Amino acid sequence: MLDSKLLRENPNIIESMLNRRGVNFPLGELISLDKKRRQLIIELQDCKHRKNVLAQSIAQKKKEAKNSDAIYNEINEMKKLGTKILQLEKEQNETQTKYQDLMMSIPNILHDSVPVGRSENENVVIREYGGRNAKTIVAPRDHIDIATSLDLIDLERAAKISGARFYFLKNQLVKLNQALLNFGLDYLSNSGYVLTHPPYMIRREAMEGAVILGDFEQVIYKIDGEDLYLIGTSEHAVVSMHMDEILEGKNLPLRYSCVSPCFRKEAGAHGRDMKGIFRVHQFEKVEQVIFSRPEDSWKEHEKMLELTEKFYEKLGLPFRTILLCSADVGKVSAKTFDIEAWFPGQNNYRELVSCSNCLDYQARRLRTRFRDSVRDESRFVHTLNSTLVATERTMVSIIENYQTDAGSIEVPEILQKYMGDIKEIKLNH
RNA sequence: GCGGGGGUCGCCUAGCCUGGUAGGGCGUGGGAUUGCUAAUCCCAUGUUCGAAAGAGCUCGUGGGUUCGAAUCCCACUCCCCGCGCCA
Repeated sequence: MLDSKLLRENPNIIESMLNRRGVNFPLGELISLDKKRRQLIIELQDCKHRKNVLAQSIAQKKKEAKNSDAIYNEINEMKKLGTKILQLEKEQNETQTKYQDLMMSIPNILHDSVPVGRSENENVVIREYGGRNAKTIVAPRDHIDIATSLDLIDLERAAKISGARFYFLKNQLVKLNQALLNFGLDYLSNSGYVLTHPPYMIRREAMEGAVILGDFEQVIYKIDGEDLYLIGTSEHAVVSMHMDEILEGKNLPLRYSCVSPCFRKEAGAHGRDMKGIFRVHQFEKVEQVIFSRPEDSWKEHEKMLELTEKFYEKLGLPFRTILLCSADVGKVSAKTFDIEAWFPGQNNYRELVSCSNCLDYQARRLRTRFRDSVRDESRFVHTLNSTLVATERTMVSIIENYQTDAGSIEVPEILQKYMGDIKEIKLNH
C-alpha cells in the first residue's frame, strides 16, 4: 500500500508509475473517494464532539443532582444525535471500504533505475556468468529424459494420485534436494542471517499484507472451512511475522533466511512448462527476507543480490542477472533483479531467483514499524526478499548442466560433502 | 474437543464487581539542576482529520443494552494452564 499523502500531494508520481507499468487504474475515482471520505470524517467528528460535550454535561448535572428538565432536553438531543451519527457512519463506512480496496490494489512506486518496457523482452541483462559453460554440450538432453532414465523422478504416479504438476523425487535426487537446502541454509547462516522455518499456513490478514488481493485466486491455495492459506513462499509467512509490531531501530536490519515448501496454483500458466519438475504446485525453497531502515534498503538490495549471485557461482551454474523492466516488475516491488540460469535442455535462460525491494509497501499493509530514536518517531520499515534457492528448479538446471555423455549427472563440487561425498549420480546408485 | 485464566498506549500494569474524560511504572526524546557520571525533577511519547487552532478515534474483533461502555450482555478470535486425543 502506498502512503495516502502521496495520493493527495503528488498524484502525478502515482500516475507516472501507472504509465510506466502500463497498468490501468481508476486514479481519479480514488482521489475523489479520498476527498469524500475526509469530508464525511469531518462531519462525523463534529457530531461526535457535540455528543461528548453533552455526555459530560449530563454526567456533571447528575452528580450535582440538578433539576431534571435540563437533563431531559440534553438526553433528547443525544438520542437524535445518535441516529444522525449512525447514518453518517454507514455512509462513511461504505466510502472507506471502496477507498481501502482501491488503495490496497495500487501497485508500488518504481525506482528510477527501472527501465521502461512493455514486456519481459525489454528486461536488461546486467551481468553474465559462464559457470561450466554448458552451452558447449552437444545434443543436450532435457531434465525429464535424464532424470527418468536414472530413476530419479516418477511423474506418472504423482499425476495418478495428485494430478498434473506434481512429482515424486526418488533416490539420489531426494538427497540432492536436501543437499541444496542444507547448503543454502549454511550459506545464509554463515552470512549472518537468522534461520527460520515458518508456518506453512497463514491467516488471510497476514497473507494480505504480503500479497495483492488479485493474486489470491491465481496463486494461493485456501484451506477449506478455515481462515488459513498455504504459503506460496516462506516470504509470505516471514514478512508478516512482524505484523502490528514496532521494532527497535537499533536491531535493524533484520536478515532472515527461511526454508519451507511453497504451494502455488499456477492458475495463470495453463499449458506452460507442463512437463517435468520445472513448474510445479509444490517445491522447496530457501528464501531471504530483510527488514531494513528506509535509508538502507537500496544498499541491502544490492548486497542481497551479490550474495545470491555468489551462491550460483559456487554451484558452478551458468547464469545471467537481469534487471526487470517496468512491465515485468511485480506489483508489490519497486525494483526486481532476476537471476536466470542457462537450461541446455530448453536451450534458454530461465528464472531461478527473484530479488526485490518492496520499500514500505508491505510494511504499511502489515503495520510493521520501527522506533527511530534519532527522530523520535515510528516509521515503516522497508522489506526486501529474494530467493536463495528454489530447489526443484535448481535441480533441473543442475541435471541439465552437469549431464555427462555417459548419461549420468555429476554432483557440483560444493554439494558433494552434503551427499556423502558422491561425485556422480548414476543409475541404481 | 472439554474446563479454567487471560488480551488495556512501544513494554509491564491499575481500572472491570459498583457504567460518567484510561491512571501509574519502565523505556525513549527534550528540558531543568548538578565539577563529570549517576541520581532527582518537569514536559513529551498511538493514530486519523485539519494550514492551524483544535477535534475525533483507540482498552483483542464484531454486534447489543444505555443519554453515555475498557467496565454490563452476546458472538467470534488469539494466547496461557489443566484434561482428553495425538506424530
